[in-house]
Amino acid sequence: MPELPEVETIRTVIEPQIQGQQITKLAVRHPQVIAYPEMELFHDGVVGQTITHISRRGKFLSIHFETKDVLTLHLRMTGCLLVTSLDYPLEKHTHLVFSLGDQKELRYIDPRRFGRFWFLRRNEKDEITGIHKLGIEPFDQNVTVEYVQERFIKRNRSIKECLLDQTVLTGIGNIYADEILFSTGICPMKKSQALSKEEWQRLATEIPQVLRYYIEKNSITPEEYLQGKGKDYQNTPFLRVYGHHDEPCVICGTMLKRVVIASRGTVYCPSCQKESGG
DNA sequence: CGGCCCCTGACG
DNA sequence: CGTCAGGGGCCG
Repeated sequence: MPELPEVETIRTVIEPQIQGQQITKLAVRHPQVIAYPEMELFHDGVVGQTITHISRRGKFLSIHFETKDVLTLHLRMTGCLLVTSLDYPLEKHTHLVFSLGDQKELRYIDPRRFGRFWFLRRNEKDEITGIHKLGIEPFDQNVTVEYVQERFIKRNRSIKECLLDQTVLTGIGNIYADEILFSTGICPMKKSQALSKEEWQRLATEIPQVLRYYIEKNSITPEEYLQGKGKDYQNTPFLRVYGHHDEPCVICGTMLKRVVIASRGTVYCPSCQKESGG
């Protein structure tokens, strides 16, 4: 489920709770979430490691160890991380349990089991997680009108599809693609080559701003996070189009419309986001 | 590119 | 019961 803002929240909440902790034990309850068949390599690689920090790249998280070895993960649709006490009831679909030195556990829960974990040694070149294929972060200084225009324009591709391309900008998923397009007043079906210079400029400006706004709206305490079992996102009430089809547009009151683009549900305002506009 | 796959749960 | 879901990889 999570896109960049939610993954950033998870990083912010989890990091201080596991920083400096040693992984004393690992229970693999469902090996499918480990991205390769050599279970022993994963298990033995992780156990005994001491955590220094967590970093985020797009929708990936990396748990770094003192040895400089790294545990990288992607939550995909339904993955979530929880730090719990030992006696906290085991959630259904808990696949990995990392025992930490301070009588706590880091748990990975994922009903659909689409999420994946990789363990990489410090000198191992990462060519397996997919991080090497990612484009730049939306907050990168290089997100300029020139960059987005040059890299996003693909013949016969709608701008909505372009925004979902992780090899150009990383971290935008279906929700925030719709929110960004609403903020810029661009119709999601509009072909990338038909966008005006002004529209590209609005995209370059709005992409980091919209994502930052939803990261802020998502701030949560560790207690609240655990209460929501890592699944409640505080920023959902602030979404303006996603999930609001057949409701009036907050700007103009026109009924928001739902269409399917590249087999992804897409919500937009037919009045604020006209295909002919620019 | 589209289409299919990986899965479970929520909802109509 | 069928359909859909905020993800991405792979295959032809």
